[in-house]
Amino acid sequence: MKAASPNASQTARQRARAELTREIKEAARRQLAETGAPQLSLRAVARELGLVSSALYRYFPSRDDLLTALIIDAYDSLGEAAEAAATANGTAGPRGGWRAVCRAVRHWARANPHEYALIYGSPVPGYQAPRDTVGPAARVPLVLGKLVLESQAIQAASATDPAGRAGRASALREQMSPVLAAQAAIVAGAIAPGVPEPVIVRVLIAWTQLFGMISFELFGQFVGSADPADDFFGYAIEQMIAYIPIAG
Amino acid sequence: MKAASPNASQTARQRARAELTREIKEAARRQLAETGAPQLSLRAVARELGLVSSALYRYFPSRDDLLTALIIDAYDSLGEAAEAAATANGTAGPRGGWRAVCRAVRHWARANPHEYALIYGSPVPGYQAPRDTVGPAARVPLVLGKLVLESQAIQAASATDPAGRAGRASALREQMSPVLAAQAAIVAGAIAPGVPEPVIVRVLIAWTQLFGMISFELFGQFVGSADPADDFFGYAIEQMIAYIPIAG
DNA sequence: TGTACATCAGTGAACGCGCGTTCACTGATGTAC
DNA sequence: TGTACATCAGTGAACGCGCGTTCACTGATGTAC
Repeated sequence: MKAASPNASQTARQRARAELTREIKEAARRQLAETGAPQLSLRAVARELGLVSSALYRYFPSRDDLLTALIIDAYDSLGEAAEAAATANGTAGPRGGWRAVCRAVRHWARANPHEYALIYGSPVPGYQAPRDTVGPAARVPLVLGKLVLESQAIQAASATDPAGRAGRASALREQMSPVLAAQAAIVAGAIAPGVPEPVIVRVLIAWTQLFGMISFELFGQFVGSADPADDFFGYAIEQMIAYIPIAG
Repeated sequence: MKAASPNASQTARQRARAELTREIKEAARRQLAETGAPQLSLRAVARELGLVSSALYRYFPSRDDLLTALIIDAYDSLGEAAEAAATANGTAGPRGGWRAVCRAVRHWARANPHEYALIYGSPVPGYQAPRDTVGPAARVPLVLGKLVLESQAIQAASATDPAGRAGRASALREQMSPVLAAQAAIVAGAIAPGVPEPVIVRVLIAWTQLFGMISFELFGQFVGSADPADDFFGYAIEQMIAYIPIAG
């Protein structure tokens, strides 16, 4: 069984490497929670793992690369949570899916406030995000787009007056500037092909609304008003669903 | 004229003090733009002013106090911009006022991105905001509340069916949980007394929407979708006005 | 299967830099008689 | 109006700490014959 699996043969060392890479990121995440991204310290991470600081350079070529890895992980973790929520509520229709996804995003953010701040808070000064973050960052929008597509399919099927609907849609489109319509078309192509631009813009609005609420909640802007935010959040989601609208 | 003005007599020194206090904050703001709040360094500020670092302690007892002053200044500066916009469009009615205020908030944020991040971005790790920030932070909500009050007055005057309106309002209120209704009542008391709770909640939603969009724009989430964001922003504001609604 | 060599993980010392805060001090500005 | 004293701004040295990154090294793990 020598060369049965080249992965397995390299593993003793490689597995240790993968393991330590994971532990470094975990320790870094714990640090995030204590000091925030801008103050994340390689030396402190190494200390926590009982390593000498220079050892980390075998795993990440620089502090920024470690940060990038954390950012990608955060987007992926949030994306997974959203996808899982959509899948779990798959049978309940897009409206239930939308609700579930919004709740899952909020739940993830509250459970991982520092990772949330890392990806949706102020940019880390002096840090430039590489292209690798784009894909993972798009996972939540993709989930929302899929639900809108499902919703549109339902509405099309049950429409009693397709011509009227189309007329209304084009009237709405006329209120949009060409620039906005073009941007919406690009977004549609990426997350929900075939969905009319006005609906796409409403989804963009809902998207900013969703993260706006979560940021306000986590960053303390609701103190003295919608705090605790559970009921406000729930209500706002229902309003969103009615506004876009997402079919049930 | 010896004791004509006690302020003037103390002034030589006091004016110098006020002046330097201002210069310190200005230099600190410049630093913010370069390195961000978490890395704001007293020593660098002192260096820029040609002072020795310990001299700053005559003006601010600690780094956190300087940060607090910057935060309060930022809220005040944004609040002033919003108030000025509302006043300038005072005659054009609440709808024009709402538009103007939203634009002014965005304009201020784009002109002062680091101060915006300071107050609406991730909290500075290890920094606890004192009570003094609450008042200045409430200025934008207060402006919005005033516009809603004006709008409600117009709607009440031109209502053809007050009973129907009241009925619809109470139907909406029934969809709200008691907790949310109570929160809305408190907010109403603070910014728009007498405005029905469902309308207040819509204003809260619009408020989170407004800052959600601005944060996404400044923090780079729109890259690849609504970037540049001018048209999207304008469209979203109109949707907001129609949704609340704000009378013209 | 056993040996010779290459790869790579982790060490420890060092470079060169930064920070917030304290403290005793000098000298100028203001105050009271 | 002039002098004696108190207030306060700014200095410079120091304390005790942190950081990212480089580099020559030891010793263990893996590879090829």
